[in-house]
Amino acid sequence: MKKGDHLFLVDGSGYIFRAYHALPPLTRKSDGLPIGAVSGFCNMLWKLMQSARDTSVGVTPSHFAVIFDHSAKTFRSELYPEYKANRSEPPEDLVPQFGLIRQATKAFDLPCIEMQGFEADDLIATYARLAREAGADATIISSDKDLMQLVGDKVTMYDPMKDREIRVAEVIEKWGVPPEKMIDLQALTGDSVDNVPGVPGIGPKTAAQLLEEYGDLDTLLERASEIKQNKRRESIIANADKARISRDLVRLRDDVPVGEALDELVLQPPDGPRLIAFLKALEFTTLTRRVAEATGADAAEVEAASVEVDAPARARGPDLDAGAGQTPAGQAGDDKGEQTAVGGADEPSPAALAAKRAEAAAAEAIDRSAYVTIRDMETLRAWIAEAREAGIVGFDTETTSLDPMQAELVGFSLATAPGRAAYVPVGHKQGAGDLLGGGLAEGQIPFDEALQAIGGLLTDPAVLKIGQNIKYDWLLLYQHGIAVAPVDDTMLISYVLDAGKGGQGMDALSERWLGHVPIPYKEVAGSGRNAVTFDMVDIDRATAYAAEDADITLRLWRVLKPRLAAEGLVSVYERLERPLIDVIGRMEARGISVDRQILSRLSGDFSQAAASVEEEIYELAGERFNIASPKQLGDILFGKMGLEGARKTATGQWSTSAQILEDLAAEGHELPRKIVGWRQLTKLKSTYTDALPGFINPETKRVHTSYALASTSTGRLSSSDPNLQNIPIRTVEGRKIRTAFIAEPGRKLISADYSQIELRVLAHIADIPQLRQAFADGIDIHAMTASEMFGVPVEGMPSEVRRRAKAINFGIIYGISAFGLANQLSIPREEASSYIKKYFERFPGIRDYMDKTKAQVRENGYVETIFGRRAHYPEIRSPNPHQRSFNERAAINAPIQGSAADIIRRAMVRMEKALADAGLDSVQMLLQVHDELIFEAPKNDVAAAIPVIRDVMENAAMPAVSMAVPLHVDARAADNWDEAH
DNA sequence: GTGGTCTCCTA
DNA sequence: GTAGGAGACCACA
Repeated sequence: MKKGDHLFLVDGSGYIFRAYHALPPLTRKSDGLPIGAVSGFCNMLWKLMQSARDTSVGVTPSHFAVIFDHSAKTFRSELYPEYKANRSEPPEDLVPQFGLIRQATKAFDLPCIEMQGFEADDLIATYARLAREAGADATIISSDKDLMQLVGDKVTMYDPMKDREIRVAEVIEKWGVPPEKMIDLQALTGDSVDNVPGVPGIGPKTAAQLLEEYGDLDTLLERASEIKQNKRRESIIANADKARISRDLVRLRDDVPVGEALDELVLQPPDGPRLIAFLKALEFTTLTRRVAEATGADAAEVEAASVEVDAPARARGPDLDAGAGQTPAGQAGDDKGEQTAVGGADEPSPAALAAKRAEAAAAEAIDRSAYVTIRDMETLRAWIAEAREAGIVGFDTETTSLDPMQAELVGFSLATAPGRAAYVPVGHKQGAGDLLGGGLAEGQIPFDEALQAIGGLLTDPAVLKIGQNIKYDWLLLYQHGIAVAPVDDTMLISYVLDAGKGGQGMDALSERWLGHVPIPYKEVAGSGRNAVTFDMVDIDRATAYAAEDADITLRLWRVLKPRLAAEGLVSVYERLERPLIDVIGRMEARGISVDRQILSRLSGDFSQAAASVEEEIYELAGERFNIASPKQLGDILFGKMGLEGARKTATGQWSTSAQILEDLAAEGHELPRKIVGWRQLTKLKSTYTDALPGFINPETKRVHTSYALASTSTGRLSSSDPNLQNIPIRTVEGRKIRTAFIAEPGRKLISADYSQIELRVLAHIADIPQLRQAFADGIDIHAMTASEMFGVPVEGMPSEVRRRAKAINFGIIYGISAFGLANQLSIPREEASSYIKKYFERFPGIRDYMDKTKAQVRENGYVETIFGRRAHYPEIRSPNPHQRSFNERAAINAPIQGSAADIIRRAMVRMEKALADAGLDSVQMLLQVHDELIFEAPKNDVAAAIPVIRDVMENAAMPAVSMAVPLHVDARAADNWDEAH
């Protein structure tokens, strides 16, 4: 070996475990032999070897070896008997793959190296050293942190799964120390997997910090007494020996007397037929074809090799495709006896009817083998005709992303009757699971043709499309110019029926109503770092998964839809839920414009400010530490500095909440004040200015949040990815972020928000004369409350008095407790109690409302908004008083918060038509923030739009409910959200 | 990587 | 005292 040569060292043992956990667990040969890890391994080897031929790729191996662990027993066990002693037996379906992977290595004609007494890592270290000394380069194919100590000038690592190189910079980025300090770092942190003890309480971050300060482990241990933090110092002193042993365990030996010389590792061109024989035996068809193409061998000529399996082979039988651990028929049968009561058989007759449907659905087994894959237009047309005939169709799409604004359609599924479902693949890629990806897989209808055909059905007014969270599918198809209608949504139906009784996700609903566990998405497409997009999923597996979803959706609809009528909830669904699907869909599709420059400038400002505060903090603390760690911070404040007024959190940690820190600051302590400032700056930076630009859609250049219609117990929407319902407003610094939300040139943002909507709802529901009067007269409601309670005239009222009344008003809405009010106002509990007592004396209707609500929720298990939406509290009868009180407060709040939520939902449903009727089609509703709607409008339309918007919002409760108090809306327009609000 | 904890942003 | 989502840290596998 000489300069310019390049040695590839594959960490075979590491790869096996990683691939096993990375790849979908059900990858099996047709006879049930588990081969997922072997498959990944072969693909990787092939790809790496191919890079040797493709000289356009920077790195090309001239030498190549695959290294394995020989057995668990190595010299390390003698150093420390517990080393790796906690290792459990490998999973049974992994065991046969160990031998297969060695056989695979040989089939590739690659050296397969292992040695008794040493780990693969030691062999790798040794070969890396030999290569380095020969002037050659080495690349270690692994991402194991244990190998990072070897990284240097001539030695790099390559993570084959993430396709990422790991060099010195990457090690520093990940661990905070250069490769040569990795040994010391690991000596401190230990490794729970391998049973390397390390020093308890020292994690990677702390370890890196210590090594930066003291240089190396020996120095650190010598000077441990200088460490300021009590706990840390004591732990390090007490565990110095463990640290030293750990260092010996993690340090790799690069002097192993290796058998094969470097020159024996020269990479040979693959022996096509031999390799093909092996690949055929394992049924790796794609790779077989690829190897045949590359080597010029004729795969058809080659006979599959006989492959020996050396351990408890076929783990669980071959029928796993039907779903691991799921036996649909048996399950449904077993559960039948217990499930007959589901749906409330003892309720009045319409409900009993619905319950009967539920019972039938649960008893009907789900048989995936009947699902059809539609691969030609003729079949598709037949299914579409069938759906038209039925008038209803369960529908679902499969895509490449959870974000419907970025997702690409991969296929869609239809269900026309329970058990009768089909999947139409249109965008599956060839060579699923392979590292190289080909074009489209064969046997799919061309995308445009399929879309054209299905578009007719999806927009056919005579066919009801039933989806689970169909807003997603609606949005996706909306990008393709298809506005799906009419629709029903099982998630929303369930939400109307059972909000508060558990999730409305399809898996939960299927289990609850059908007694069936659907194929988990993870099992089809993997999860975590090894997740693949759906277009890479094998079409047969995709069919089982996707058709099942459409089937289940249709079955759920048959169970749930009748319950709406039976339980008197049709109008809630029809007026507050169903119409919102496309309204919200359009809002999400529009998105909002966010100015990248403003955010980036703010990010810089925050960063600089935080850095300078950081220095002051270290100065005041007398040491450097991780300010973001509540644990470390608590130790500094209450341990080292011994500040008074410490409180503990639920888990016994020092609390370092802003409340506590501000109390300390008020006593004249400088450090807590600085911490609060630092927290604010870093919060604004990380959560907003740094994160938001990443949500700017590359196509539309706008930010598209996602609204969840069925995620809250009260009827509110929630917003995520990004959450645009919590953009800062309270502080000057925070408000700056709002200036980045802007209108397009020539347009304005209009913000319209309800004033005091929840207190108005309360005044209406509880029928409080003084509150009604005050709202009718447009009086300051908190001042009025204060005046009633404390007898202070509204004129010239001290702001502190008003502040207390305001807190009480909010407390009422939240289901007041003396404890909570005392906390909020920082007053003694007794004082808070007397306020509440006083409040109830002045406003007896409030107490009546609260008592009535508590009785109602206890009796029925749910409460209702003024529009009849229900919020369920199944835990209300909990024997745990904490639980019970919590549920009572939530139940008191729900009708208030929920009615307000219903009102703005009604406004949103009516808004588009009202604007269109006024000739304001180009005024677009963009966002909802609970009591506020944000619009974007051409400058010239603003003046006309505001009265229309106000009118719709202020009259949104009518005619269903005639409010006893007027609703009031403030609206304003400006170039950005800060000024418009 | 996942999940729990703590903290903090909104209405 | 109500309703949410999210980032950082840290222990666990």
